[in-house]
Amino acid sequence: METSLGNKTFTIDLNTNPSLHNINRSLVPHEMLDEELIRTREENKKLATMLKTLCENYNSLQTHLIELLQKYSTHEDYNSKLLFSRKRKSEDLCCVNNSDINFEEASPKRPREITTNISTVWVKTTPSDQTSVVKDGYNWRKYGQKVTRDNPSPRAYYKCSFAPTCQVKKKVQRSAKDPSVLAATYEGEHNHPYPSQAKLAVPLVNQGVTTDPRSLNKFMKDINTNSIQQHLVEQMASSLTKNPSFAATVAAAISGDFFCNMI
DNA sequence: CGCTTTTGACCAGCGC
DNA sequence: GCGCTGGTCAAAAGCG
Repeated sequence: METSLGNKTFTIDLNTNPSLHNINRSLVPHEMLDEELIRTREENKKLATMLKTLCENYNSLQTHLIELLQKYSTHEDYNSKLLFSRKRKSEDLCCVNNSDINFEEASPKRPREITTNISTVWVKTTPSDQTSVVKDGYNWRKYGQKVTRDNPSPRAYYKCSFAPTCQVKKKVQRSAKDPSVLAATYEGEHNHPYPSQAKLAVPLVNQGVTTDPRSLNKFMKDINTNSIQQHLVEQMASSLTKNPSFAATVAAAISGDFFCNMI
């Protein structure tokens, strides 16, 4: 299998050997079992190597996908209107620039807020999913909800609850254009380690997330068609189904305690 | 019982 | 100054 995205080429070798399944029927059952056990172990090793390669290539593709999505950001300007529509000019500016901002003046009645690292992610959800939850691995406590003027869907306000001193806030609202898309705006920087690293990497891409705040129009096209994701899935599926021994190999691997060998 | 969510009230910024 | 709007607070309700 060969997938080419831009100037990067990824190769996944799924060349399992069908002949491994041809059991020498002239042997007595005991020898047969020994021979098959050895074969199974060899296949397990092969599959482990294949899976490792697959994961590495997937990670490379994922990295490349994020790079592509970030490239869109230099040409698009969308979400500042959606999430910071008209009030608080200083915050609008903050969002448009998408960079570190320290407010020069604070409200006389409220403690001065230092808002840094504002970023927005867009999450494609299933039409049946009516919740406003963006699973990013952090723990959030909801402290408010508002219906905004330019969007019928309510905007939910969250604070990071993983660490008491963490001041990171998150706003989640469904897109007015496509209700199946959730927009999550993060303000601030977590001052604690990521609570569950394993939960983050794959789901973000699988859900169709861009870390870029100004790339909705182009990214929405990708979301709607799932073009990039679908391309990858189709390539992988095609590669797998073309290999006649794949199903048998997987079955043999599972029955041979494949996952124990992986660990 | 403690934590989270809900929701109405309050406050501040902005435009007119 | 007034009204509109977004953001936050805090008491009540819900939940495990």
